[in-house]
Amino acid sequence: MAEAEHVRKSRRSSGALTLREVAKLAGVAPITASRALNTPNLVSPEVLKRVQDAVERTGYVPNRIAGGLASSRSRLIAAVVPSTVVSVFMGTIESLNASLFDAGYQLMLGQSSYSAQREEMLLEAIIGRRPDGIFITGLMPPGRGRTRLVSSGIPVVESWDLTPTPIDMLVGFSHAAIGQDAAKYLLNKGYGRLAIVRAEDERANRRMTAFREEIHGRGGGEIFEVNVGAERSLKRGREALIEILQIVPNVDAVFCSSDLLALGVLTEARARRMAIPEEIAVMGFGDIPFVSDMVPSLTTVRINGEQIGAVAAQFLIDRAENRTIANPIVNVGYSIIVRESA
Amino acid sequence: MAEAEHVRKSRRSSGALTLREVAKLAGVAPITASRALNTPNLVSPEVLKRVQDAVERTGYVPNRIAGGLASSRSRLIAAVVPSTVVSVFMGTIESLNASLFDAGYQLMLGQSSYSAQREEMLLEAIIGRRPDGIFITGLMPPGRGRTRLVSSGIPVVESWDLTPTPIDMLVGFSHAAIGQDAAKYLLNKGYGRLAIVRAEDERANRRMTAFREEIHGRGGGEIFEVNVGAERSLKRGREALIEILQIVPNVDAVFCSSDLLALGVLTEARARRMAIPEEIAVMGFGDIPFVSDMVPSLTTVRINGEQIGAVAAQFLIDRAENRTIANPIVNVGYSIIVRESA
DNA sequence: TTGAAAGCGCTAACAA
DNA sequence: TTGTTAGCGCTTTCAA
Repeated sequence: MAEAEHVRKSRRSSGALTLREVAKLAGVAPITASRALNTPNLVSPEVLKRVQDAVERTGYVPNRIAGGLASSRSRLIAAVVPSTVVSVFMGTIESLNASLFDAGYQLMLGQSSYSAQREEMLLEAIIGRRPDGIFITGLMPPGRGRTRLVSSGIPVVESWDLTPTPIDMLVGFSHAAIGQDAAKYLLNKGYGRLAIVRAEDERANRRMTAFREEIHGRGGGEIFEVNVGAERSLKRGREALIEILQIVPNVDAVFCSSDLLALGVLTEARARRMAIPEEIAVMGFGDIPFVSDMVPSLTTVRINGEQIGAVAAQFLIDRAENRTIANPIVNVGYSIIVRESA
Repeated sequence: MAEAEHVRKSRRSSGALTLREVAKLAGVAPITASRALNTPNLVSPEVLKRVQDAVERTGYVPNRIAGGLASSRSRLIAAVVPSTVVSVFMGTIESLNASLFDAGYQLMLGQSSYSAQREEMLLEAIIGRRPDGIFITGLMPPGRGRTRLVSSGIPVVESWDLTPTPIDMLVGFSHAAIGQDAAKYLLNKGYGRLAIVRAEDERANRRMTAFREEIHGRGGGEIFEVNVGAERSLKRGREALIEILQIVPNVDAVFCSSDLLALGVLTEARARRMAIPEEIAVMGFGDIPFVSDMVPSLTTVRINGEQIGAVAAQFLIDRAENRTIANPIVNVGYSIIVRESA
């Protein structure tokens, strides 16, 4: 007892107020103060009040790092997003973050990169924090990273895609179905001289392959394709249309792998005074917020990104709190939004 | 010794591999293994190799939560961003995150909200994690929150604005100067019947006030203003122009508080077949990536958001590592990007 | 260069 | 309902 008095403030202390001091002020043991803060219904009203008063007076904020270590629950969720500034994923991340925050979790952001070495470092950094869950935009490709993730035992939600063999949980939709439906839609509208403008991207790949197959299955003709690589910019969309018109001057519809590319095609078509959608129709993907109000408005495929974030958050929270999830694979679907451009 | 053997795996253990086990494999004490990982130059080459081999064989990933608690350095940086999906701040956050990651720090994302109560909770959540630094997009208004932040002693970078009295560090630019320069630019170009379209936002406020003052100081006429509230959408920009034309049919230039609003004005003007910039000029703010390639391209104000993120990261890292910062207030400036719309 | 001891601030487990 | 004890997995401190 006297010993404890002597130690007081060791040289190692961070200096911030601790639960121990708050408990002393309230005249209870540290664990009781802990209960008052975390499970108030396990504590008598008087004690609860004394602890709350002490917290109020001192401005004490519990150290969640220490709590996390003691309970082996960090209340941290990591999200891995591709590094692209104006991204279709932002809505998902915002909604994920909002849902997590409401449940007392914090979001850690990791940007996936194209270098395998940095990818490895990112995974190390994430696993090192012992998050209670990991959200991945996209699917985790087979390889070292995936193996590590699996063996870490951390709950994982993959997203924005579908596969019969996810690492763990999955919230997504079928890119092949989108490609098929887009093909059907354009054929039904009477378009026949088709072109594709796409970025180099695994998911865009699948949409476009399904698009082609559907067209060919229905006796459609050749489809000219421009691959813009990694740069999904409006500018590249404009350039792509120029390229298309050189090869297929009478093209009548263009299916694009992103709204920004579609906007580029649309911009170039307008600059050339082509009638839209009579002379040329354009279809995008993503339904970014403002394409509905442009002239002409863009026909596109809408994904409910907020829903993906919300469902993923619920999955991760349920798993963190040891609840079982009836069906850990959810298909949120998509919708073709018909507007003026096609 | 025998005792230690008996304990082995307590019921509390998280089950993951620990430094202790890796050290045992390498035949050294835990602290030596720790040194091999953190300060390899303080360890003999042979020992270093033995530890590295053990890590390699086992796939050990150090628990940074435990490390953070022991060293009172979390290597976590918190960023507070306003919750708006397509935001001009994304470039800043990406660059902040990239710089932090390269230096071994992780970014925690917090969305600021308009409810004071949630704002309070966000601050609790952040301080509870004991981050080594906090990045705030914007300035922290005076009040309880600001006081808590100051008394937490955590290094803070405010951003995207200027003030003589930041909490701590600051990386931003002058909104008043932008308003002034925009006014000068439009007057010099010969425009005289001006209108403003703006969101309800403290910083937009300052730009617009300075804009007005500059115009009036130079003998300019009345300026009609449409305040769109919180909704910075293209659609609201279109509606704003309709409103303006009803009151000021001969308006010849519109200064907007964001590119998306400007795009809306532009869209509506084109829909009405108004000549741009002869009949009506439009100026935005933000230079979001694709406005350079639209027809007409948008004249706007460009902020180097990536630079803000990079400088802020350096500030926070320097402070976390106890380096002094010569000048903790940086003005990154801005540039007026002249394009076709004005 | 290496190690033993003693925490960091909190909570699980058990006891009263 | 409250408290005691013993960690969580790491790093600081001090000694060898």
